[in-house]
Amino acid sequence: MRIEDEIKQPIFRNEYQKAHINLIYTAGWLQLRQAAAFKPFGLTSPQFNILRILRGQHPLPATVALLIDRMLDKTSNASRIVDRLEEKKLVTRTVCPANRRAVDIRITKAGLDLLGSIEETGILDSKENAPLNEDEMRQLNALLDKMRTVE
Amino acid sequence: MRIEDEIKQPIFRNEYQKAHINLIYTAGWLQLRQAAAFKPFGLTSPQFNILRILRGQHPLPATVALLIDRMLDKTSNASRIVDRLEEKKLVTRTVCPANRRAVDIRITKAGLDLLGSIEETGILDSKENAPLNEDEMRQLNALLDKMRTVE
DNA sequence: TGACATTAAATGTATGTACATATATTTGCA
DNA sequence: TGCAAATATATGTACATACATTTAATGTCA
Repeated sequence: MRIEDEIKQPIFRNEYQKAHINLIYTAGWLQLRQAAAFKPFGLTSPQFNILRILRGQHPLPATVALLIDRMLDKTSNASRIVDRLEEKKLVTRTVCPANRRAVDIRITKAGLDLLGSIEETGILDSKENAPLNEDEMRQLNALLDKMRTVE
Repeated sequence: MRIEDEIKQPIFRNEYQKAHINLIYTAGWLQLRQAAAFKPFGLTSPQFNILRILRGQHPLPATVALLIDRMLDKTSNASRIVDRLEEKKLVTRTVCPANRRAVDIRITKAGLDLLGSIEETGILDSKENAPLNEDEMRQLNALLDKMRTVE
């Protein structure tokens, strides 16, 4: 469905405004789908992302600073997302011995198992039912990258 | 900057995954820019959006249901955003006489003036400094619309 | 008419985001 | 050495989101 119909606004000031709204709308749509996919596993999207970063480091630990660096939204609050994962015993937090200001965060066996079972479901392999083909996806990536080249 | 470099992840599983992350990242980037633009006026993005919808209805009132229908994120909580606008005297809330379950929400003179002064600054006319030309924006809109045609 | 479903909005709770501030540790340098 | 600046994380507050539940008013139909 075209964005005009999705939000019931037949006229936009210009194509830029339309693209802007379309982008935010489509990202929200994607995030809702993603959140729904993780929900049966008791995870939110940010929690899933942090778990994935931690698995990438495994068996080495990550610090909060590393998580922030790797996260999509740099300014979000990694500390509190780690709180939730710790409560669920999916990660551990220990003071870093080399630098006692820092905290070593590690994914647990339970965390690794959870990631594994989420991926087994194939939820993340959306490639199959994606309506865009390889070339269109490349175009989209190029347009999005170019869009951010302001300032 | 390419998304690979923005989030320091050199390799993606496939173009679909890359487009997915690129979309959410770019939407977040846009939202940050937008939020920063509204901040000097004491508004958040959702508050601005609701004010704009109310101006579109003016001088007729809108109900909460109408706001939800027009908002980008259907599931967000319009009631509480209207609370904030009411505290700032930018809107009024009165029980709808024809249906006492519903609430008539109207933008005030102060609300209209605020929208006016925001638009005077030219903040919203990003067309000038947009790196995408008319045709590229049309391509982007088409790709985004097509992306959502799953299920 | 009167019980029950439906509708419209508000409220409760958990989570996340944005931004400012606090706390603890380490570093650098006078 | 000692003290200020820098660093790493945590905490506080306001706002928004996601989803379930509540409250009040209206519709429906036996």
